[in-house]
Amino acid sequence: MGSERTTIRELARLSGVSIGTVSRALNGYADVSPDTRERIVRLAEELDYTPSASARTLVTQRSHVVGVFLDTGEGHPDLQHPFFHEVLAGVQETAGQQGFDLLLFATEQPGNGYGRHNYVKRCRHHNVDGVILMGVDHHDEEVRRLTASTIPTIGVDVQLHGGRATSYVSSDNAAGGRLAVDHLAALGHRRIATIHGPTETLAGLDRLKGYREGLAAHGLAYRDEYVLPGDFYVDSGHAAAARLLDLSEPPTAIVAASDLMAVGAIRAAAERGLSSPRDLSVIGFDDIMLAAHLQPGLTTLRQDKAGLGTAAARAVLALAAQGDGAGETAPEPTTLPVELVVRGTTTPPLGG
Amino acid sequence: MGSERTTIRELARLSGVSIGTVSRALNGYADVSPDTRERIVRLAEELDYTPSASARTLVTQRSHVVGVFLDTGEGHPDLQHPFFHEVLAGVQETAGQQGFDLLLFATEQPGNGYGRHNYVKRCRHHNVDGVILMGVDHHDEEVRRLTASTIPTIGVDVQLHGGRATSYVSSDNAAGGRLAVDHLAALGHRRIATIHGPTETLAGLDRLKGYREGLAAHGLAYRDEYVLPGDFYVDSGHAAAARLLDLSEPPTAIVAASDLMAVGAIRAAAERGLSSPRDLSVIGFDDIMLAAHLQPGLTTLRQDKAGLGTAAARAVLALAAQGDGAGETAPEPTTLPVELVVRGTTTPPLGG
DNA sequence: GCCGCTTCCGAAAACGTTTTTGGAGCAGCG
DNA sequence: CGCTGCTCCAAAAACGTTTTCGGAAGCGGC
Repeated sequence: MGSERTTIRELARLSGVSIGTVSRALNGYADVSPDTRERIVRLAEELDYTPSASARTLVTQRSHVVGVFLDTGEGHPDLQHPFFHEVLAGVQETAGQQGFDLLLFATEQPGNGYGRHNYVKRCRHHNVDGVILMGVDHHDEEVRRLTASTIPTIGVDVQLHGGRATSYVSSDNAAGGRLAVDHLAALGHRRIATIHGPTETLAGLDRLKGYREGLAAHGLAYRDEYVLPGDFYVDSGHAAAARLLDLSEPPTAIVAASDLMAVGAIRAAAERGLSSPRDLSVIGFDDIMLAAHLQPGLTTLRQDKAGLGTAAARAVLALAAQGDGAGETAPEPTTLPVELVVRGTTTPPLGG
Repeated sequence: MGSERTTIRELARLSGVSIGTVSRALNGYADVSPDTRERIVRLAEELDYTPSASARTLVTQRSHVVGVFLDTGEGHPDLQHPFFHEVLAGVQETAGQQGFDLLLFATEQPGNGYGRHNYVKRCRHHNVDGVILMGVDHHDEEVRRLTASTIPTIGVDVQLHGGRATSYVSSDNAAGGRLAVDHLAALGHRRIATIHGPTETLAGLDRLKGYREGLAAHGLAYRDEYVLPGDFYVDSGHAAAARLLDLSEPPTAIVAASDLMAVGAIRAAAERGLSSPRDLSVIGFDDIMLAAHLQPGLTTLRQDKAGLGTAAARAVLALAAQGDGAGETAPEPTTLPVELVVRGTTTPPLGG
């Protein structure tokens, strides 16, 4: 009781015009007289009229909502990684500025009735105008089906290929890898190891590639035992660094593919009585909020996380604006530069 | 072309029954014969039929979506604070298990046409079944209007009062404050300062209250100059600690109302040649992911962040389930226990 | 052979919009 | 005075569902 929604029909009745006229008046169409319009508009805000998104979406087929898939990996909901948060904040801001809200899709939930995350289905169900993918594996069959559809899709650090209405944004990960090695090599390091990310991810792959290129550029040999995988989270960095440090000829520097893994590496060193940067230089990737505040400050490759979010939002909205299928050809991927931020965890090697 | 949506009408045509029957078959109603049902169901998945959420919402008035407002304060989108992320992850998981998705509302955006974040309007517009509020000020007039409405509303660390369909979840913040002082006092500290959170927030207020109670319980005097405000973020902790440390009789221990501020405090100490815990014990609040991995590990009060998210989701869904207005009386708030996690930043005072 | 009860299904209304089509009224023009 | 062309609006279809209501079969019992 009392919560009867004010509908457009009500407005029409009260102002003595047809509902079509009310709609046109409220939506700023030309063919309605100034005073009729004003009367309607005033009445609308008097009654706190709120149009129903469902009804509108139903007829216009546009929802003003962009979907976001943040894959929840086994152990680690990516929703937990600071990187994604900051990207998400960027997405939300720019999408919001254009009047779009974000639908955060729950993934992998038993009860949701979609079966194993069926991206296309869930997008169609909610009629999202576009979708942003983060932290998902682009080899996934489901992802392929999504890109094959006409739904505008943008990956963040997910290399989406094929598909008229798909593209992706990412940092210049390879450059980051090279810069890391450059920096370390310039400091005099020769034994530079890396803890790279999962090679199914763009970030994992390209940063590793950059590392190799950096090594080559400085005439440093690529040593298999210096290249260990991680999953971007702290513990994996810790474990990998432990193995690295226990090598008969341990590295004097580690390039970690994420700040979190860098932190793990530093802790592994500390557990062995080694301190960073004195005994071990460590360089991270991301520049998460806390990186600057650690003791010592973490040297890292800064990604423009908000910028990635903004770029992703812009891209998906642009795609959505030009209408389904109208997209002649897939737009170019966006690559944002990374920046080396030298802080306290990198110095020349001890015997250097 | 080709992207013609398969509708229920199509299904009806192809299987030679009426659309009403298709609907009933798909939704598991009893009065449809087993073989008809099976035929329809098979056809549906053959054609990859996906019901339209808009159409369904329009008629049922339930959206299976819960809204989330994460207020973006001036400088700090709260979407950036790790605490909220982890809560959000919890919300998403439990909501997802019950088949609900999350609508992340953009706030304070010029272009969104809602005016200064009009919570009620935005909820009604999208017909969300309930809404979760995080990081907003419960004195806000808009918040009051929301709680006064029939929309199920749950605050996370936001003390929502009044309203049939509102409640809130939070950690036992006061207990946390007391525990912090207990721990420090037991270690022998007598000069215990605090950097508290904004007093408009539950977390800010109650942790401060706990601090005072703790002081009293140990016969320690409350000294105004030992009580400084912060905003939960690193820089404010840094600034406050700087002032504390420059006092003629500086504290030997600091209770920070967040891990981030604790980190800032430790850095401020370091800048003065003081190291934690030797010269200054620091205790945080939250137990963010990185707290365990700092050097030394941060002593802190652990909040069950995922638990808060789960509780919030459960509460809002329960409210939504019992239907608007049907709620006789506002449900009890949920309070989750906090746990003292002793790590490396707290030791007995130097001269102690 | 009628009655009543099931079981299954069709018809239709309803949800709240947008958008198209057409037409009424009026002014201006020749 | 008859046209043409505006300006403004009403009517109605459409979007894709759910749900209510009622009725057609079929069947057992008397």
